Amino acid sequence: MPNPSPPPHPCGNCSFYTDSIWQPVSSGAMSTLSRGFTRQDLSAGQPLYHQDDDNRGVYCVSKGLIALRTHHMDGSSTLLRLAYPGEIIGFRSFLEFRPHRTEARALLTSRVCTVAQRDAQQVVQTNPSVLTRLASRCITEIDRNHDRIIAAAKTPNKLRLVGILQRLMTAHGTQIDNHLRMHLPLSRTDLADLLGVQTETVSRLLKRIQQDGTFQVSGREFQMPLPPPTRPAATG
Amino acid sequence: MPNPSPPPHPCGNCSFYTDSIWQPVSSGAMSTLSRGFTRQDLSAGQPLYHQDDDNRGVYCVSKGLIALRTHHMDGSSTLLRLAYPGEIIGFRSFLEFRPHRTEARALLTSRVCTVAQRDAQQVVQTNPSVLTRLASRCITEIDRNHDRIIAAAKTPNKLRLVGILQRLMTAHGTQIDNHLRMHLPLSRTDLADLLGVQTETVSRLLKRIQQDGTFQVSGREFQMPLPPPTRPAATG
DNA sequence: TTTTGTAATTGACCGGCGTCAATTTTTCCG
DNA sequence: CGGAAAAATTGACGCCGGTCAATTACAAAA
Repeated sequence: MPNPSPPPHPCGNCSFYTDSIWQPVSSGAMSTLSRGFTRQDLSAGQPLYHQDDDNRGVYCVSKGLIALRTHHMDGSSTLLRLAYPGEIIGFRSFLEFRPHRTEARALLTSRVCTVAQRDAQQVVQTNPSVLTRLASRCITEIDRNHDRIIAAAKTPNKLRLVGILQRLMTAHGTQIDNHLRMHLPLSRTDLADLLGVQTETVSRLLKRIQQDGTFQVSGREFQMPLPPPTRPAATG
Repeated sequence: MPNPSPPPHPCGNCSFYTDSIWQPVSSGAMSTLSRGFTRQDLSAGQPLYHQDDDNRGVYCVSKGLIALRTHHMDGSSTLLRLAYPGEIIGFRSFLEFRPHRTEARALLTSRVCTVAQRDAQQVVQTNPSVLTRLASRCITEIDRNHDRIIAAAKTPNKLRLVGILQRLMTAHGTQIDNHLRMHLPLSRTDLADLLGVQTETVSRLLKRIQQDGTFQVSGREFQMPLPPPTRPAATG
């Protein structure tokens, strides 16, 4: 029989109900989820977990922006992923029963929903469809990494930077007149760790981008002309 | 009940029985697998499937070397993965019911084992442990891509090239005296598509690598000193 | 063998980026 | 406010790699 509207849930506006790996699920698993479910609010800069931490569950970004970063032995680091609202993080260590290979840290005031490891494992083992959807997220991640590898080989750094900024603007910018304005949540170092270049290069790239008229840049304040109302496509 | 030794199987020496995503599996699924199972031998240069082809199953590299490559609109291409014996390919399009995003082509005389799509789907849907192992392969792929992204950002091209060659030598080289010798199955263009550089750069990198004494290079014939089998007394 | 097309190498030139250093701007506390 | 620390920018310089062009090596076909 058709489902009535789902009951209210502590996750608030996260994708737990709408675009979730957990839904639909058996009623027994549903109660397990409700039991193991928590949510937390992070202020900008606050870590969700650290590199080499043991997995504690599966996380879903509900609001804000989470950066996944690996630290290298030489002290440098690489920003491997920006997780936007609706995205799942921590699934690698969850599925493999291994420590996190990255640290997760909020770049904006963020909300994260968690299903504790024990409960998540139970649900996954009793509801194969959840595993299917988790695998689907893995493949999305593979595709994104492939895109990034291709872009690193084929796309000039200036264009790659523009792409990153445009995505951030679209997700977290505020519309003013026919412009998008944003306080960039990433430092120049973050951008450098994302592009695989040095901070000085980021400065020069931003200068050139601004001279091209693509953006107005002032410190961490960014503004870009809003393209004519484009319909956001469902597929990424 | 303890398993007796597994029955013989057309896959020959591939990892179907030893390190396989399919094993262990219910006896009903076992017969499904045997039915949908095929193997094929590819000569160097022969394609296994093409970009945008519909998925026809899950493949396992049994012998040889398979290159996964995406072709770009400008006519260039990127070599996204080298699949060595024991590795699974085609799982992305299989799990997502989508066309292949890469072409798969043998670089050496190779043997590939296939489980046809319909049968593989049936087994996956009735044996969640298979899905778990497929997800594990996905995560391995994610980790490798992360390593590649990090290497592209942090490791000089010369060292990246050395790493690629060493892996190829170890897997497909033949030992002569205390050296490893190999006929490189990749063209300079292939190496360039793997590193994200131009063929001329590959030539210059190889020259420098040879001058360093790391390799002897002559056309596609490579030779490298075999690292001494870990022995405590090193210095004379 | 010779021919012919492809692959590979080499050289010249130049732009982009890493590096080091100096300066300016921003941030954060007192 | 003011002052220190951190972040960001700018300049100078050299190397690496892209690009174009020319040459050489190789491999398949006649």
